[in-house]
Amino acid sequence: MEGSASPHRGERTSYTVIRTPMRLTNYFIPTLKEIPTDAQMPSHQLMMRAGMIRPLSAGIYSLLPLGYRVWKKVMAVIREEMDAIGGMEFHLPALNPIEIWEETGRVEAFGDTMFHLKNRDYVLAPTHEEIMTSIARASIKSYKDMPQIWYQIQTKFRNEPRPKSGVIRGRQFTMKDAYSLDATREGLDESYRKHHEAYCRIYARCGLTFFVVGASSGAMGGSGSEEFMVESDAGEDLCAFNLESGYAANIEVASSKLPALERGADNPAAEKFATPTAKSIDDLVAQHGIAEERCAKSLVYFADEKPYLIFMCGNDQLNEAKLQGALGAANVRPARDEELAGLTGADAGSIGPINLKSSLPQIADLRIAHANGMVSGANENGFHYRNIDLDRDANIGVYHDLRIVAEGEPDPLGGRPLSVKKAIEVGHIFKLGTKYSQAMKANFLDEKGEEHPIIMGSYGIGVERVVACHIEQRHDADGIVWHPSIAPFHVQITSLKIESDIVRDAAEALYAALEAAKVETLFDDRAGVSPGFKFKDADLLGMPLNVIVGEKHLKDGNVEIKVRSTGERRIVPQAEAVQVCLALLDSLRS
RNA sequence: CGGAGCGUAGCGCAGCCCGGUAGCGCACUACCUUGGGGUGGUAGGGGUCGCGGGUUCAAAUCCCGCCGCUCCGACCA
Repeated sequence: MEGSASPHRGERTSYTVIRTPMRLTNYFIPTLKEIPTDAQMPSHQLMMRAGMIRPLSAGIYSLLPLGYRVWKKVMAVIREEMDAIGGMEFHLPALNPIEIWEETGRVEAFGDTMFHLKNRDYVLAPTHEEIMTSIARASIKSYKDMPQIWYQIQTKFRNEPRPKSGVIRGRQFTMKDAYSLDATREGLDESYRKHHEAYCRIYARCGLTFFVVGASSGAMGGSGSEEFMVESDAGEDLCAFNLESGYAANIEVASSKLPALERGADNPAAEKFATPTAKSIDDLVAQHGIAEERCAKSLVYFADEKPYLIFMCGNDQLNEAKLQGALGAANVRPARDEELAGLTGADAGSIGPINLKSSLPQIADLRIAHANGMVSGANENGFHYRNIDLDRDANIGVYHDLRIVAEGEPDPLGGRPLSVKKAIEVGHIFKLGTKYSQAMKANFLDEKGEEHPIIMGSYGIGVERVVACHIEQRHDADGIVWHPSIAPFHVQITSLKIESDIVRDAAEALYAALEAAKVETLFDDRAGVSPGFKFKDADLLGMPLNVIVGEKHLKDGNVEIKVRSTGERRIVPQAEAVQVCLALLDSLRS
């Protein structure tokens, strides 16, 4: 080029090829031999020990290179499946003006859970319904513009009162959230169905054993919703299900087919009796020989700051989510002790339908619908009434299913016994309807030129929960057992006594061959590290295959391939190692 | 936000009750050794004892306040 004017003056005419060497001598994987005290769950302990994450503050973690590789793989699976149902990926601001959240009333709804900036009226987005809706409002004007599926995979911020379980409940986390926009209810049903199927494929591909339960829509609003759950003792949700009938529901909405009480033919007048030391249902049963189910437990709750008297059967637990739904309230809370006396005339334990100090709207559980012969408090400390006929002596407007179901109760489909298990929510899909489009006036014109709010769905996946649940389900005493789909690397090469030229040459050749075959390989090329140490690290990191290169088998021209999940070991000729790895990985994927 | 516990070297911990030289294991550095399941040895480096105040001749240790982290509970779109 000397002497001629370069057409690319000022630009680089050559560039450096950077080939990241995935060698343990260079790669940053700070493994820990000991379990950090702060980590309780296996997934948390192993992510720390395998050098995937490090804590920065409560519920806030740095992703180290090995961990981030896994995150990116989970996100890649999600992207593929979202794109396959016609989703389009967005990148949205995490920093939001507070005004947009005021449009839907969610500044109040989120309350302290939303992070607010101190020096400007911005909030850190805990989710993105408002932002997506604002984009739709500006641009989706006709039924012809829909359906749309919009999604993003980004960091969300929630001021969790109590972060816990490692990355499972953090203050900052990665979430894929998708929003569907439809012109009709049928369109929403179809968008929802597509997401349901995509989610099943995503979790299956990530190697998770999961189940789907009917769920409450909570403060998100809307009609139908389902959660994708992974069973775990560390789970924060309870699910009731029966594997035979296929019934599965979050405890918040689960129901059972427990029969209602029968009405007795004999129906004498209600009679007051002294119960000086009976403060609970159990006391009444023990001290007065009353059948537990004949007790009408009375509770006072405030729904949107309006008091209600609630009757439950015996020791049945009130399900606050159901109460909220039955009353159509935004918030419910139990009455405080000092409020009880003012409203009823008695303290907790002596409240009932007769002689109430003030008139309260009443609501009762279906199990005691129209029952008679009941015992309940007299609204006077130390006294109860027996022979109460709820139709005659109470003023119950409506009966609703208000109970929390319990293990063993008959399921609502076939009457088979329900199991109740703890589970971690890894995804949640909602038919939002028009809650946000109405509030934000995101309207479109239909074929007739009539204006309607866009019909929306909302669909979330917690990325760190997928990773954590994967480890919860796939680990043993030695470490993680990655499924090839999201393993940070497919193969780890363990070189034993790499100081020996024979081992060094064989391991280097194998590494090059695996890389050439596009097998993601982590090469333990550390010198001066004992065999046991390398084996322990390999098991801890948990790559699906471990190729062991040592003098023992090299004498015969062989290497050893160990399958992490089964412990199976194969001695194969060096020249065949790559092909065997590919075949084994293939079989592990299915 | 209620209850409990913890904060001492990168990690795991002892020392604190009973005030007086800051210690152990692992990790790290150098050398030797070993070489198929966290080798063995020798010699080293590394600490505002979470922060602030108080008591005392003297505080990791006793007292007060604050902060951080973890667990149980409340809460959890």
